[in-house]
Amino acid sequence: MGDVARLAGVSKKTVSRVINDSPQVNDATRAGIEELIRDIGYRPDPQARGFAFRRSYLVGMIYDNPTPQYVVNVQLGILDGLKGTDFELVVHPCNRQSDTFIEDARKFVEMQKLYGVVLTPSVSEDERLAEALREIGCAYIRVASVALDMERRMIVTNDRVGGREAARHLASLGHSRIAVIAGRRSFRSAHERRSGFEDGLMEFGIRLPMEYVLQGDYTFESGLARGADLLDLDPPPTAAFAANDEMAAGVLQALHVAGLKAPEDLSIVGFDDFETATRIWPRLTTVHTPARKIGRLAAQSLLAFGDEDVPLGPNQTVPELIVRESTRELESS
Amino acid sequence: MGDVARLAGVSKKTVSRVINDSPQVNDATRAGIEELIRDIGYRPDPQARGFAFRRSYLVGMIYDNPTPQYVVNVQLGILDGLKGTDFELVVHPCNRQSDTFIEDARKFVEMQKLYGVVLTPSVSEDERLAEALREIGCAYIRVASVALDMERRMIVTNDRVGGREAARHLASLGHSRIAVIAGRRSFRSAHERRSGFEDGLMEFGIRLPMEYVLQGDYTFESGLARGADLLDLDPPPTAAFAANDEMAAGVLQALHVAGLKAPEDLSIVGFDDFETATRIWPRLTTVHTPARKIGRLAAQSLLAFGDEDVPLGPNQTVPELIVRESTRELESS
DNA sequence: CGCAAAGCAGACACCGATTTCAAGGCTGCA
DNA sequence: TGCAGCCTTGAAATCGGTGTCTGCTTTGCG
Repeated sequence: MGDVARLAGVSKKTVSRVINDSPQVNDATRAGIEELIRDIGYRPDPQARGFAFRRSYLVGMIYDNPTPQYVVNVQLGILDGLKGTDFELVVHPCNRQSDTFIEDARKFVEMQKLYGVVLTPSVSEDERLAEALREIGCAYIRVASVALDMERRMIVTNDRVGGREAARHLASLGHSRIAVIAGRRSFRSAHERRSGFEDGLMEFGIRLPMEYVLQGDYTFESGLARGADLLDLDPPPTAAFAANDEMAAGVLQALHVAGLKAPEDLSIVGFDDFETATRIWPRLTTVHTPARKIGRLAAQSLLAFGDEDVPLGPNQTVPELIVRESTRELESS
Repeated sequence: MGDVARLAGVSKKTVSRVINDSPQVNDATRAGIEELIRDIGYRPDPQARGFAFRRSYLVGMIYDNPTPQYVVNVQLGILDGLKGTDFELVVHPCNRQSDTFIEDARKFVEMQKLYGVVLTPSVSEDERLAEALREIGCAYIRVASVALDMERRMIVTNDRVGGREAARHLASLGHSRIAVIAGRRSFRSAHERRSGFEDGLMEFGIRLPMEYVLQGDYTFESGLARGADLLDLDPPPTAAFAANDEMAAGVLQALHVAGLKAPEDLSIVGFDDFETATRIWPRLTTVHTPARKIGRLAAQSLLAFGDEDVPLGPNQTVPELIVRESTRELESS
């Protein structure tokens, strides 16, 4: 920077002002310096800059256990949103069950003086974490199925809507005996997806008996087990909704093991649209979660978080039903 | 740091020496300062430290297009290897086809003054990138199927061995008409996996006719297409080896579409053992690639790279065959 | 006992930016 | 013309550590 200042015949401070878009600079001076910077190819050192600002040019992503597919896509989305800025992404998987979870996250953020962090489910649902971040003054954006915080701090994914779409789809295909495999109780999304599904059924006047609701935990294994249970129900359901694709894949596998087939013997709808949904057979009808877009919006919100006057950008996403081959019209036998 | 120095009655420099394990410190002084540091809970600021050192406490991971599953696992592995140090991981997906690929990567490393980077296939195979990194003096570890660089800079995954194991498996099940769906030509791993497979067949005196080698590109879609092609071969193969699981899943789906079944109509072996391998039906017999371990070893090698005297740790991994339900003994009909 | 070498600790500059504070130039108004 | 006050700009201190160099002690050995 010294070089630039010397060549421009001004002080380092003035160059600094130009770089930081400080209004206190004469337009002519500014133009000259900007041109010089371009010619010389000068790039301010983010590390030194961060040092002086007492914060870094790093954005963190803190996440717990979601599927790799989701993690990678959100990462890509965040990087999309960061493109063209000097920010880089630091990833930080963690274990929410650990006693030192909050401690660790806090240390991570404080040590690296992160500019901000993106929280995805389920860590995004942790109030203690949000409070700790507020306490240390770190900007954060929470990605969750419903609004849990002030608007500027949220990306809301509206999982409830997705659940409703899934129900409408099955109901409109003529199904009425429909089982649900719910997600992990402690996850907000599990509740939203399920109750959205019930809303949708209600529209068609279908009620969901308690014995048709099986408790899963979002893992493939639980899908496999509950899928097997589901086959023993009497009368047997003609369709099933699994709260995520992992479990839906498990149900599908349970069918295979039992020598049955989807969608002939059972229509299945999943949730998430992870990559595997198109790899399995039949390909899964599912509710698409726009993970990459979510990441991008989160990053953009984070960058805008500093400026009070920047109008709040879009911070909602809506899941979308993708119909494939795992569901079909109920034969009126 | 000033506080610590004052309380200990020494200069900042001495505290700095203690922190950096400089030998020039009296044992008694050191012990006293260390205790004080612990009591006070002082943690040196990595940003300031990095600033003074003219490099950061950040490790980068540069990768191109591998599957999410692989990316996430390598990330986890790197973080395993970094645990307990002050280093954090910055991710940097990129597009190797882009004209500015080298430029971008270089800028990324230089701007952030990365301590080092881990390169996974296929960017690990790019000599221009390696050279650029050497030029700017950034430590790097390349993860690749064969040694492409000096030992300290490599994690070798020995894909050839995996290919051989796959061949041995199929051959020992009695198959001899075996098709191969090769990976993208420009990827070193594609060559290794295929030639390892041929080695294995050779051991059993089986030759691989050219028309049984189909050219894929590692994508699911190519697996689907080549899988369909494969069914038209005359005489039809009784088994197939796909150079990765994505393509193997594609072949499986091609079978489904054609109304055929694995392993009854065709035994299939994949490569990678990505998560989906156990989600599809039949579950895929495949060659497991220890992605997380690879990441850990890479991180450890990177940290050790600085010390010439640290003995070289393990830097090889060996793929392992996992037998599931997509292969079976050839019926001697 | 004396002197050279090694061991240990501190003062100070420095990394590359930013903030603080003050000063110079110009404008506007009396 | 004179003076307050805004716009612009710069010099110096600062962020939290590390490198260099110097100087005082201690140790080793003839």
